[in-house]
Amino acid sequence: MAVTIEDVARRAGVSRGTVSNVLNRPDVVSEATRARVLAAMSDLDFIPSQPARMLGGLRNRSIGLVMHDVGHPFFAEIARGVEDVTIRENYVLTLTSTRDDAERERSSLRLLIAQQVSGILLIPTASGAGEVQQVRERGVAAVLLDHEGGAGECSVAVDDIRGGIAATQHLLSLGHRRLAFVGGPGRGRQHSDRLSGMRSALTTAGGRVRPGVQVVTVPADTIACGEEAARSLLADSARRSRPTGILCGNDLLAVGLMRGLGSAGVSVPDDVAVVGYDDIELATLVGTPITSVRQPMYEMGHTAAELLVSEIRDRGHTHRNVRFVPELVVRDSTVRP
Amino acid sequence: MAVTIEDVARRAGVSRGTVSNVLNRPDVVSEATRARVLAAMSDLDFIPSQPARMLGGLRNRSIGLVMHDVGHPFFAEIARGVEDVTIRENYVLTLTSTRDDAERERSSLRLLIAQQVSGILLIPTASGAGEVQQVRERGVAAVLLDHEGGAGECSVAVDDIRGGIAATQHLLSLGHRRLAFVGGPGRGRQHSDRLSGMRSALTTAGGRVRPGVQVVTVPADTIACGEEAARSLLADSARRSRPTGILCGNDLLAVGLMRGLGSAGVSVPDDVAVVGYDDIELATLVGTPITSVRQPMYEMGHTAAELLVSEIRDRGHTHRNVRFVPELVVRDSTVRP
DNA sequence: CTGAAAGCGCTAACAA
DNA sequence: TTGTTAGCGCTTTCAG
Repeated sequence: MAVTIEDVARRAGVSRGTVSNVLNRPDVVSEATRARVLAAMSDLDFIPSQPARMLGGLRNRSIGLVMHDVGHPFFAEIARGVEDVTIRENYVLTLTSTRDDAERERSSLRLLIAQQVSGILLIPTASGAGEVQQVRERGVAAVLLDHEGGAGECSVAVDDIRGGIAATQHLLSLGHRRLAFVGGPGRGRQHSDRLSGMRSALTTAGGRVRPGVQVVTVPADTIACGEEAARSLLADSARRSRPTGILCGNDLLAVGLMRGLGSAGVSVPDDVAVVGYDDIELATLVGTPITSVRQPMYEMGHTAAELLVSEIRDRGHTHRNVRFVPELVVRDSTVRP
Repeated sequence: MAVTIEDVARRAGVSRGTVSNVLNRPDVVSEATRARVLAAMSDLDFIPSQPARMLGGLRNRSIGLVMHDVGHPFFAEIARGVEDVTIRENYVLTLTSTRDDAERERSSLRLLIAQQVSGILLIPTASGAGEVQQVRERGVAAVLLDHEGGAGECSVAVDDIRGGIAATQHLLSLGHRRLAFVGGPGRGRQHSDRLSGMRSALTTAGGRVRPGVQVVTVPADTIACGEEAARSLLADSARRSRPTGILCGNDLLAVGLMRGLGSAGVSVPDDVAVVGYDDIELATLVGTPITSVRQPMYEMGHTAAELLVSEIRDRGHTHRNVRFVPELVVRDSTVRP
């Protein structure tokens, strides 16, 4: 069995209570005995059992992050932002990926609650988001990420409608009149907001703008799906009615789409202009750097984690709904350099 | 306070022990009472406290993964492989990044032990690797990842020397005689093994091969460092003695290096051939797709996690040291298409 | 300032 | 089959 507080107490010639005190209220113990106890601890290489401490009433210094997929650069970057805070604040980070499955989201949340984490950061699945309330009812702090929350909670989000508008205005300003949106259910609310933004930019644009947008639905936010989208786009529409300006729901789709277009002999940006979304590093590295709507991923994770820590720790915490404003970054996929 | 086993027992009109039984040995409880207890649980939305269960002797269904950086594609992909196993086996994954700091590695390990995880996957820092022993001494299962282990332990690694050899032979076969290695301390053992492989390929190559390799040391495995390396490489060597074949310690360095070379007007692969390492997806997506030494990252994570689960669970577990063989993937950065 | 003792929520004998 | 009870390792009163 592992070395317990009892062993330390015996070796230091004190009681369990005293050892516990040097751990939790060092100032209450005399200099001399504290030194003795500390020595005993390090001699025995004592690591106090976290579960036992928690049963004893202490809060767990651990928080959970529930997201779609660590492998996706967008989420990975958010995770980095979160992690830098948890490290600084000495929390343990438990990661769970939902793969955008509501069922998995539920079970992840239960798992984290069972572990008695003191807080949860949740990037809701397309269907989810109502789950947070249940978490809070159990006294576990929670902040929503990449999803706008209500007044009674903290959240960190980005204005996706605005992002959609910015991208669309850019395409319109370049003279494109036949537009398309490539997106999927993968990140439900986000994609539909971006599309809404696109439509709203079109209606307010006035002039002889062709109403409506061709929407290509993809099953996932991946490069492969982007390539697939290119194929269906090229197959569907006659050359004359083919869209010349395309907004993708995220950068991976844009990368795939551009590949697909390229191998079909369609030139970007000469024949078709493509705008991505997120502005992951990859967008700058591909052959034709991609114009994209930048989301401050690292900062989102960082901010959300700080809000969570504050909610966990600060008595007088007031909820905040942080909303970042996305920013269009123009590159070669829409404007020839 | 949260709802406890006591509450469930009262509501179902049974004792705590019975509730515990339906949780842990359902077959021992009668059909009728089990149904009643289950109903009570779901009415109350009971989530058993994991810490309490652990104190009560149960093993924690959680494992820890200690790696350098979630944000790095190489590690992210390993994490995905691990995660798919933990999900399937119903384990919780606690992630910690060391940022290649031995101190952080130590504290991460302590944290995980304190949490009483039942197993740990460790990708050791450059300096570390001796730490695993301490983990095992505390009865926590552990498998080494990306690092060859001894007989008394499980490990999953890739033969980096062989990878270095393969890359070098490729460069030699293309006629390159002035070679360089761009690498850093970031992934210590890995990079030095790759360099060793390079040297060994040179010595065994025979012929009028220029002995030795120019080594450019970089502080980290990043694109920025790769660009920096290009600058120093171009500044250092006179045009005539400049290397024409370069192996990079990883793909990000190669991406950066190629950028740096490109902006200095050096053509890849015409003037210089570049080989990367890892074969992350990005290697295929950049303007000039990169020849790289492929490591099966997802599979490494997957395999390691399965070994760990087996070590945790199977009584008759026998240790295995899995060594993957890397594979050279030739692309445009060494051979013009 | 230190020691003794009562739990925390649950599991696992052991009885009934 | 079910109930009873003794811990698990620690924190936290409360006396001394």
